[in-house]
Parts: sequence; structure tokens; C-alpha cells
Amino acid sequence: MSTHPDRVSPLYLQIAHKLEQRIRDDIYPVGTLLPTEAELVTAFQVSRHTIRQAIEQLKRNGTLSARKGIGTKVESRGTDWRTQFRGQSRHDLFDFSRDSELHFQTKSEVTARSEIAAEMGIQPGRKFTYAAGLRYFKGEDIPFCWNEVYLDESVAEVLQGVDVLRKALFHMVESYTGERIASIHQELTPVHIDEHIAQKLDLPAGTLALRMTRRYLSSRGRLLEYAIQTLPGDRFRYRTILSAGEPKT
Amino acid sequence: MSTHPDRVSPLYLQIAHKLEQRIRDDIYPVGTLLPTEAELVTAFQVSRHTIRQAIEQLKRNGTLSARKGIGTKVESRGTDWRTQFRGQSRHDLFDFSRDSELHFQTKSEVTARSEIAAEMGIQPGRKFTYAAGLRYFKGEDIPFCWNEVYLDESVAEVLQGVDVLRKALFHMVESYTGERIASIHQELTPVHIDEHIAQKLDLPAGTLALRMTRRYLSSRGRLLEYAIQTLPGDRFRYRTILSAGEPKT
DNA sequence: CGAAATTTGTCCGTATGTATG
DNA sequence: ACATACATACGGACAAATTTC
Repeated sequence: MSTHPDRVSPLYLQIAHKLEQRIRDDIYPVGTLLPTEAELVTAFQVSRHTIRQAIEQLKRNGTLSARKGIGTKVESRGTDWRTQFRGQSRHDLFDFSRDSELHFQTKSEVTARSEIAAEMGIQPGRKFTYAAGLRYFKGEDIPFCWNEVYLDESVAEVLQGVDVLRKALFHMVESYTGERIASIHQELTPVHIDEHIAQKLDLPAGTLALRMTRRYLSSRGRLLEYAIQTLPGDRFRYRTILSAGEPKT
Repeated sequence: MSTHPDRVSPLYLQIAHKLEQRIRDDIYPVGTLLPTEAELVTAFQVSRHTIRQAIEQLKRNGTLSARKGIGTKVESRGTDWRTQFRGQSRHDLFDFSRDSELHFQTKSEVTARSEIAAEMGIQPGRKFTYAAGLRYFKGEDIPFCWNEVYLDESVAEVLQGVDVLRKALFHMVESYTGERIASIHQELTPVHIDEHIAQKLDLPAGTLALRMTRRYLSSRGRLLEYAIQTLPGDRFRYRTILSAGEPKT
């Protein structure tokens, strides 16, 4: 019926988000059991397959866990990006970009000088497009992160005319070049927010933060994108889940 | 050793393993496309759903990636997280168990009270063995990290009589129980080092640091070990590679 | 102790949507 | 315009683990 061809996210993701929300709202408190799959099927009026896909998502990031004969348990409300950033695979970066928006404030052409070149791990002198701005969660007014990006001149075009970014930038780079980003090198360090950024984020200077840098490399090892995020530490945790190959049985 | 020989693993896992093997054997070399799902269906004589479950597994750990209209690409030779503990740089946190030693200073029996229980994600009242000490790189005199460990009483024996730890504790737990640690939940936050720890590390109080917590869970979801590391931020960075291609330093 | 009910896990079949070439 | 290939979504059936009676 309502054939709305609007580019909506898949059903199972919509349901995953609704479940997350209900967990955050303590409708499904941590430590309790989720309604059974059958109940969710009738509640959401979708197939069991779709429900299981949604639950699968949330199991993967540690929000839920399930056991045969028992049910599905709420393990944490950790999927709120405001309090926990999960990172383990490219996919998590997609999720992150989809749930937030990056509003650029400045853009310029720069040449990497020695210090920043060393930080980026490249030879000095290469040209980049630099862009920086605030990242907001969709539907919120308060920025949660200061975001800087260096984009290699060979792919700088993808940012032309873009004021608000709603997708993962590296995915746009992939589409543009037709080549896949082969690896992403990520670093985390604790920092004090400097005055300039503190002002943007409306925080006192010197606040604790995580500084996350990512180097996006092509399959030939060329640095195509370098991104820096400054994440206030009182509101953020970086979280990963390392899981062994063989699940329970 | 072979305790449960007659337990059959699910079809999709068997297929996932076969695919992994073929990738390791260069039958499906890195960088090439896997046979299409339809071809795999006829090759393995299972439903497409099962093939997709197998591929799903391998996409999750970065072995495969897929794009609509194109195909499924072999990204790397499958590695579970155990192998990521090896072959990293000296400053990578995953190196700890191999390159460093943990010298315990205190050990005691504790009962998890509400605050710490909430932090650990368990019910209050459970008993643990608490141990804490300094971690040194092998051959160095200066400690680089304050390390605290909570060990569930069911496995507390592994620490008895141990003053210096040279192996990964969770490996010892696995050997002791014969059960594999199924997942590790890791969190990173920026902190100021408190006076007590600063003294141990010979640093001024208030120094920037990374606080890393790890929750080691059995396949049943039971918390067996909880570890906290406080890492001075001026000397350390947390590095990871997402969706790793070959890490050719 | 055993049988039944409950709940998640696995597996199959089918159809349609969407991005790519 | 068309074929290809993965993504999403529906349906049903039985297996395996657990709790309940």
C-alpha cells in the first residue's frame, strides 16, 4: 500500500532504533527480558525474520543477549552515541554517521607542513582541503563533538558545495573513486579541550576529552582522508567488543 | 581435551569455516570477488539464507565485504581477535600480555558493592578476588600502567601464589575452566590520575590518562574477569585498525 | 522424574527492492 | 533497457535449551 519510496532506512533498523529508545526510556530496563520475538512480531506487525534482524544488530553491540529457552536480555543501554561510541568495524562508522550530522563552519585549502604531516604520517607539502565543524545528533540542538577533516586534493571534490554531511565521508570518497578504503587507522588519546574548541562546544576550557584521529588509506596505502574528533570525556566512552569466532551453541 | 566431540556446529558456521579455509588457501585470493551467492548455493547445496548467514559472519570480522550489484569481495584472511593480540606495535595496548609483566602489590577478597557492581554490569553481592599492581615493559624499570583486576571467585584460584604475571590472565582463566572467553567488552575514557595512582606511577596528580576497562565474559554471559588499566596519556595512544587490510608496517 | 509448554536458533522457500555495469 | 548481484522482507517448519507442571 503506502508505497513511500522515500529513502527510508530498512525496517529492521527502524525497529532496532525503536527498541534502543525503549531501553533508554526504561520501558525495557537493563537486566530484564525483552518481550519474546513472537510478541514483538505482533507488536510491530512485521515478520519474525525482521525482528530477529533488529535484535541481531543490538546483540552485536552488546545491548542485548539471548539464550535458548530463556529469552532476550537487556544488557546495557549503551547504544546511545551520546554516552558510548562503539567502534570495531567500518560498519560502526556508517551507523555513527547515519545518526549524526556534521555542520561545517570553515573550509580551506591547506598544505601539510612538517608537524601536521608527521601527525598524518605523510610527506610534507601535500595539498589538502581542510574542513571543520560541529557534529550534532539528529534532532538535537547541542553539538557533541568538534570534527576536523583533511581531504586529499585528488578527492576534494566530494566536499564541494556540501555544508551539512549526513553520510560517512569515507563512503563518499569510495563512491567517488570507485575504490574501497582498505584500512582505517584509528588513535585515541586523552586531551584537555583548548579554548577555541571549548568555546564551540560551549564547555569550559580544559575539560577532559578524547581525541580520536583516523587515517583512511587506499589499497595502495595512500592517505585519502584524515579526520580528528574531539569528544568531551564526561559524556563519552569509546567502546569495543572483541568476540571470539565460535559463538555459544 | 576433546570434551564434546559429537556436538555438530550449525551449517552456516561450517560453511563460514570452509570459506575461510579457501581464502587462506588462496582459492579465493584477497582482493578478488567471492563466487556469487547463487553459485555458493548450488556449490554447497544449501539455501541462500544459510549462505548469507555464513557470509554475514565473515563480513563482521572484516574478512569479506559486499556491495550491491558488484559482489562479495575478499578483504583479508580471517582473523579472530586472538590474532590481533599479536603483531602490533609496542605501544599498542594489545601487546600487554606478551611484552610486559604485571607485578602485584595487593590482593584481597572483596564483595562487589552497588557502585562497582553497576560499573561491572553485574548484580551486587558477588565475591571477587581483587588484585592490583604495576605493569612494566620487560627489561624496563619504570612502570607504565596501573593495573587492577577483579576475578570471579569461581576462577580466583589461578591467581593463588602468583606475584608476577607474564601471561594474559584471561588465557589462564580459559585453561583453568576449559571454557573459552566468548567476548571482551572494552571501554576507554579520559581521566585525571588520582593522587594514589599518580604516586605509584611517579607522576604528578592530575596527569591526563586513559582509563581502560575490560569485561571478560564467558559464553554464558557470566563476568569472569574485570580489569582496569590507567595509562598515562602523554606516553600512550590507543591504536586500532578498522576493517584491516594487510597491516604491512 | 518425565511430559509439556515456552523461547530462541537454524534452515528452507519465495518475492521484491536497489545499486551496478 | 536489461541482466546481475546483493539487500530486504515475507512465510513456514523443526531443533535445542530451559522452565513449569
